[in-house]
Amino acid sequence: MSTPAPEEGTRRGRGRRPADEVRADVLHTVGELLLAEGLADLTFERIARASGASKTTLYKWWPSKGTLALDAYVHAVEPTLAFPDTGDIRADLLTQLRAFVHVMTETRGGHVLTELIGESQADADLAAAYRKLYSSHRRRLAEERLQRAQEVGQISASIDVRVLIDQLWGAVYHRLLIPDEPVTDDFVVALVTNLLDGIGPRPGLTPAAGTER
Amino acid sequence: MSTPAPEEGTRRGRGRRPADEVRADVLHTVGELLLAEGLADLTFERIARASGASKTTLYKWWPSKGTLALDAYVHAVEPTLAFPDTGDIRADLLTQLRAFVHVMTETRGGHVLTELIGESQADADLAAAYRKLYSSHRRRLAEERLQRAQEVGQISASIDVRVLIDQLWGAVYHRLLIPDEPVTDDFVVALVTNLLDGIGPRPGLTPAAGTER
Amino acid sequence: MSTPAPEEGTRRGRGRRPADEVRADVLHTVGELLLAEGLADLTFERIARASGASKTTLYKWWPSKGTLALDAYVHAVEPTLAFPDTGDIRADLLTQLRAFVHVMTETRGGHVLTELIGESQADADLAAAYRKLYSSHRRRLAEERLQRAQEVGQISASIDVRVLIDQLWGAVYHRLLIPDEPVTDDFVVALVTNLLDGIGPRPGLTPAAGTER
Amino acid sequence: MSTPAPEEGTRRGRGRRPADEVRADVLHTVGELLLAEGLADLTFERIARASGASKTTLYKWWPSKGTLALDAYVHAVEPTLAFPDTGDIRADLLTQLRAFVHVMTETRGGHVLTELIGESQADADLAAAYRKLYSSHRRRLAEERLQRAQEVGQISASIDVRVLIDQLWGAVYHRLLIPDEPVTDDFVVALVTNLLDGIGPRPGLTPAAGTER
DNA sequence: AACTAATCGAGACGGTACGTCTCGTCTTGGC
DNA sequence: GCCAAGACGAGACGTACCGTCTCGATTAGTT
Repeated sequence: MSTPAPEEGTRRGRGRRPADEVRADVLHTVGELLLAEGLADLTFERIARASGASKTTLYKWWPSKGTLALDAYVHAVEPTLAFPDTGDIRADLLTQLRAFVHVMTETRGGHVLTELIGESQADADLAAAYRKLYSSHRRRLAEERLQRAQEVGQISASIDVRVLIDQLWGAVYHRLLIPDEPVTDDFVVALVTNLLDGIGPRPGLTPAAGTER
Repeated sequence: MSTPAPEEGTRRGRGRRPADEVRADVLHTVGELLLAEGLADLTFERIARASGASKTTLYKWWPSKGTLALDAYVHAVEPTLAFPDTGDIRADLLTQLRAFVHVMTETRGGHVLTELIGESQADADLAAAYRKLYSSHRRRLAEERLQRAQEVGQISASIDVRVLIDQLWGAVYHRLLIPDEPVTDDFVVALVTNLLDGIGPRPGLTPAAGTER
Repeated sequence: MSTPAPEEGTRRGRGRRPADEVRADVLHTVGELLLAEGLADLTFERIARASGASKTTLYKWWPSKGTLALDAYVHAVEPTLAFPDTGDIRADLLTQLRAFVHVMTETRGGHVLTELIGESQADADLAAAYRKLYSSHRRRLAEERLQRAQEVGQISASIDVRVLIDQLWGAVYHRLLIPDEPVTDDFVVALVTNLLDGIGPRPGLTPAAGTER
Repeated sequence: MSTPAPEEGTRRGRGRRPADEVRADVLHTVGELLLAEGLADLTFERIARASGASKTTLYKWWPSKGTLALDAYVHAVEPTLAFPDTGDIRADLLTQLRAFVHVMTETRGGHVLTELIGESQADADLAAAYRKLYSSHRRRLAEERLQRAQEVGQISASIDVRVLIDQLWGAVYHRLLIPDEPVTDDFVVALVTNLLDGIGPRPGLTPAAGTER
């Protein structure tokens, strides 16, 4: 009989619980709070109350509410956006950008993500974690796809493909974070067209002109 | 004889002061606090102590610390970036973007601005004020310059020039807000080149070769 | 109509309340908590919850829970023990000591007082307040009565009456604070008798002996 | 060789140690902490860190920090005050009281003792342990000496000598615990004189005079 | 000599209180 | 009337300690 007899009741007591169990509880709770109320109303105090974990434990693992929220977002909320490769870079960029825009504008996770970016402006820990856990990974996926397009000649060899990421996804983030203009499908199409074709007057279409350079 | 002599020091007492004087004191104080410590450590409480205004007065004029900070930023900090028009859109975009990047990366005001954008993700009042006082104005200036370029044929007529703003300045904001990659001069040059020339293989320049390499 | 219409409910809001009203609420609440549960279980947190005052307010006025408890004890609990003067110092001491012992052993205030003395061993603020608000006052009353007895020849002129206070009330406190022996009426009687008559062999009763000096 | 070489340092590891060794370490550590910082800043947490024992072990042997502190005080700090017997009770009381006062006012152990008495007002375990380990023992020593004085006629047979202990040592504790008045040598002398000789007018010495002055 | 059972250290856990800070509301008392 | 000064209720902050517990490592008694 290695099991100690639990004399009276199933009272859990205050002692230690397995760390993984606690972590899972916390991340699940924070995920729900984030989707329900956003990052602004999230506090360590409420997380502790709602998750059953103590503040001590929360502070032990996460340096700020932002890093905790990011952790919960990545583990519980984030839909992993696949990056297609059909061989046609124009079509694949459109597909991926449309999927990204859909998540950011039609799901509650989109607002959480912009709040995390906002919070990271004042929280260096969060900024570092965000880059490590999220953005650099996404950036690398895009970079790899663009490099393959470059290798097969769909993108000029002289181009630094990393800049394209800022001119495509970065442009979308710009309209999400500073919403002077809406994020429409026309906008997404224009992003890709402008870059692939250029915005100068069509060379060959106006043979006599040749304004540039 | 029981009245304490008020002659020592500039101790102001509690009576009413002209509204404009108070406003000016507050905005000046907040401007200094912003540059010295950023938006994160700014509070109504500290502003009241440092400026001599009472919290009552602050709440009467500004709904949140973000809107107050923005007000101070616009009135006291922001260097107004002129938008050049030499007739050459490529050169003018480079000039403007370089000036913008300089302010954002080399002055302390740059960090304040990204903090304001961050704060606005959780403060609807600030988001609205930011668009009204700052971004829509800047956007219109750029839009007008781009439209003039379009009218003289430097930009194809089929282009929605508002999208270009997101692909130029928006791309810079992207690297400022999510600093996976640095904001270099090469980056700025690439932004303009990519858009004006397009990133696809150069059509017509190498008729026999086809795709590069 | 100077009265603002209280639109919905009688919700008090969060604004300022008159200081005296708050103080009275707090002292009343602490008085009840003290008598019900003693000083050990008293915390600022519970006082704030029970009294409706905020912790900020409590810390503004009282440096520690001990000083607050003492304040409440003096204002709300302490029965002022009169000091009789019938002309007979032996009888008056007995009367006063018996009243004192009654309060300390038969009422709940007695335990509060010993807890306050205990707490004051580790709280210099409380120790100072205790002397200022309580013990030095009580001491002076006793001292005055004893001096009058000295002036009418009931106590020898060579005696420092302040020492007597320690040998009477101090002896009682000793049995209250370190309860090896009970505080009985016989004990009280013996305190007075021992001092007034001395404990040496009775001079005059054994004319031939004269052991001492 | 996966076993780490244990030769460097005296790093103990986590295995079981002899109980007596652990107890001695703990009591030694607590004794030092007590003298250095007093009882107020003593916690189980710090004792565990400083002594190398785990909290589990501490809680197994001592129910509260007070009882542990008392244990350490008695075993490590307390100078055993001898009780002299020269045959002259007046001289012996003075000797013992002076030695006692010296320890209480001139050594750091004095403050520890008053803190222990203070703590015992809110800790029944400590109060019981204090009586058992310390005060009742000291009381018995004094009682025995006083009884011998009574047997040889230096103290009247009708006196309950236990009361004298409260009127001598208790009076000193009173001034230590509630320091309205200082504990001077005059005070100590007066304690003994007042009791042995009484404080009333000297009977038989000035038969014609009556009351003084 | 190997095995078992106890007991140790280390320290995470759920709680609770600490003392401080800021929020947004409200009262008081000059001006 | 409007203002400063700042007290107020509310509640989050990050830390410390409480007393309970899990986990391995080590050792003392049994086999």
